[in-house]
Amino acid sequence: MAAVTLQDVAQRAGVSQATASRVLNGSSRVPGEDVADRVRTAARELGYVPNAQAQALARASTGLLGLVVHDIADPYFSSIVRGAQAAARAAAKQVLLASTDRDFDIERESVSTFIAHRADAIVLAGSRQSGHLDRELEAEFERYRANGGRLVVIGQPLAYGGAVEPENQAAAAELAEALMDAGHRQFAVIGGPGSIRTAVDRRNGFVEALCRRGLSTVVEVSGDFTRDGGYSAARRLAAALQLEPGAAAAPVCVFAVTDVMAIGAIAAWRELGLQVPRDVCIAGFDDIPTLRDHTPSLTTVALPLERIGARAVELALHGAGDIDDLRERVPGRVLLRDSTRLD
Amino acid sequence: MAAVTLQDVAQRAGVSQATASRVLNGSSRVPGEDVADRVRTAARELGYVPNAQAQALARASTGLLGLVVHDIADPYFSSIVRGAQAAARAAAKQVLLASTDRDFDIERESVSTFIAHRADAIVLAGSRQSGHLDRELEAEFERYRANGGRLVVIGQPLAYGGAVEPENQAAAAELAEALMDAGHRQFAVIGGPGSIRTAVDRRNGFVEALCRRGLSTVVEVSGDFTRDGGYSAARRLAAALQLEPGAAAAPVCVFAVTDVMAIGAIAAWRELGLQVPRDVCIAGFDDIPTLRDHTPSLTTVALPLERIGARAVELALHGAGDIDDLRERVPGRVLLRDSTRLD
DNA sequence: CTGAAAGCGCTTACAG
DNA sequence: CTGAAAGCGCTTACAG
Repeated sequence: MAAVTLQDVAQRAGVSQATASRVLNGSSRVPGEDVADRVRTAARELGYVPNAQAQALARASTGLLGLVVHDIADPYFSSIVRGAQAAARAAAKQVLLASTDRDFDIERESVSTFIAHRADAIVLAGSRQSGHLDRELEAEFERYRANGGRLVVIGQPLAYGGAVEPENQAAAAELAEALMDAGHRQFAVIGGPGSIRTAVDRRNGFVEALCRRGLSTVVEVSGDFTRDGGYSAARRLAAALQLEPGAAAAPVCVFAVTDVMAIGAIAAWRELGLQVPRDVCIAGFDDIPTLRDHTPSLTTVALPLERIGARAVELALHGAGDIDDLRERVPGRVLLRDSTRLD
Repeated sequence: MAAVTLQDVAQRAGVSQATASRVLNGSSRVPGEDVADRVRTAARELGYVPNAQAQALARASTGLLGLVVHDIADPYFSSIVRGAQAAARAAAKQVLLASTDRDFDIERESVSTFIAHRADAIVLAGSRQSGHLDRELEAEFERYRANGGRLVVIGQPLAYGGAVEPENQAAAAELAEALMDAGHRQFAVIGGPGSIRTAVDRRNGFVEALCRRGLSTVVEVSGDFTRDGGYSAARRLAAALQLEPGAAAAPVCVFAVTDVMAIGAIAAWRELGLQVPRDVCIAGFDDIPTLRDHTPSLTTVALPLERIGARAVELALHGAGDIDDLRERVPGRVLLRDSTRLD
């Protein structure tokens, strides 16, 4: 990668390397217009491209932003990344992306690499067990932070670093309220893995809201945080409730903790001949764009995913201030639609 | 970012910097076990993390892979990125991601930055006008390549660089064949922007296959490469064909060049009271995961998106050989489903 | 096997 | 305003 160097440019322009550096980058010490012109011309003619690695080494900052997500192909995360990417561009930062497949080793490894690359900030999207990182990761972050690195989490806050928190619990509670207001009285839940905080929060918010009005769930099942997880959980649920086509007087209303799981559930029920919302109702969470045209339209909670991603990056980059104090809560918005319609 | 340095480690271990460097990285010159142990211990105790920037400067390579996509929130691209990410990890490379919103200036800017960061390779996903980059981009790539940078495009090949080509045209033709075999005789097309090669190829492949059997499209409309583009195009199509609920003896079969557009089209028709496949049939392209449970199930062409992303990275990283010769074609697979069912 | 030293390509006090 | 020089943190021939 033997490219044109600053030295080459300086030589051709007949100035020192220092001068060339000053005109080519926004230094406060501005050389005379004539000299500057010569340098710019030389740079253009030679096709000079500054070596960001060398700049990073000489300066304090790399202009890199590390972004860790569980699964980039999951629309939840890709929306977050889209927002993060836009905010990074606005701040002239480059995004280093890691998609971990929810593997903790890969996650740790990715973070290490980001630190090795001296990313100016790291954004961690996707919640983990009870807000705790494992020891090694924690130790790395400790040093990272000591060296001026900034950390922002999307989800529940860690012991240090900023956080953008979707109000999963509160929003799930609102959803429950809305459903009860709509006349529902029988509820069930399709939850996610107990190790995923987001899943737990949503489930808890929903169930507690029911409790407050003296109701409780008829049954709860859970599965992976995926379409297939929703599918298999829904089969178990159907068996547990002995759901049958056309049999229900008042359909049970099921809350699946993500839209993607809800879609899997509907698919499972369809195979059993069950219709939504006639035989069973369902609500999801996330308001995934590609699912907005689903039939029946899915009752869900909209989270401003792109804005969440963008805010996380802004907090991470917003130079001044103690980052540990940067906590932002983002509310969800309940969308009542056909999948929970009572005739 | 004043972190622990190699020098610190060397000092603590009582060896030279060179020795420390050799034990901490897989050098061929392996120091004695005792010395090595001392160094490793010192590194661990100090929490040493190598500075990738400095390493990149000293070595020839940065370990960075630049990946450019049109829109990371589009499931088409996020699937590609997932595959690319996995392949990059397998090769111990870090992914630098840019999502350009289909803006050519942003794209050019992103590529420049990747080059500035001395990415070892760049993968460009998402086709552009007639296989030509604009002059500036082209000139940059020229130099990039001259300096040992490797370029791989997903889509139609450029004048240089490797390419992974989804066989859009051939697959669209197969789709047309399959639909004709299924008994369809009346066809229409919802195309994409004329500037997007992928859209054009799919449209052409489909229409030419019809021609070969003496058929032609009743009407063609086009729109943006998005859900809304499909939606509005579908409204125009409905007007042009004077589609009415329950009126059609044999429904027209519409080919939308992407699944996402097809979904928008179905939504538009639904609002007009038109049912799929009773009043109008539709087929898409891409086999987007979140749409697999759509009702009615969508006839489409499956493209192994993750594999495409992974292969692009593999070609880009596969050190030896002239990269310009690396061309790989990836076939699609036709999936006939309910949305084109004839009763 | 180990070390002293040059070099990777920039930036930035420090002088002039 | 401009330049010589040190320094950012590593790697790697070149000697020993």
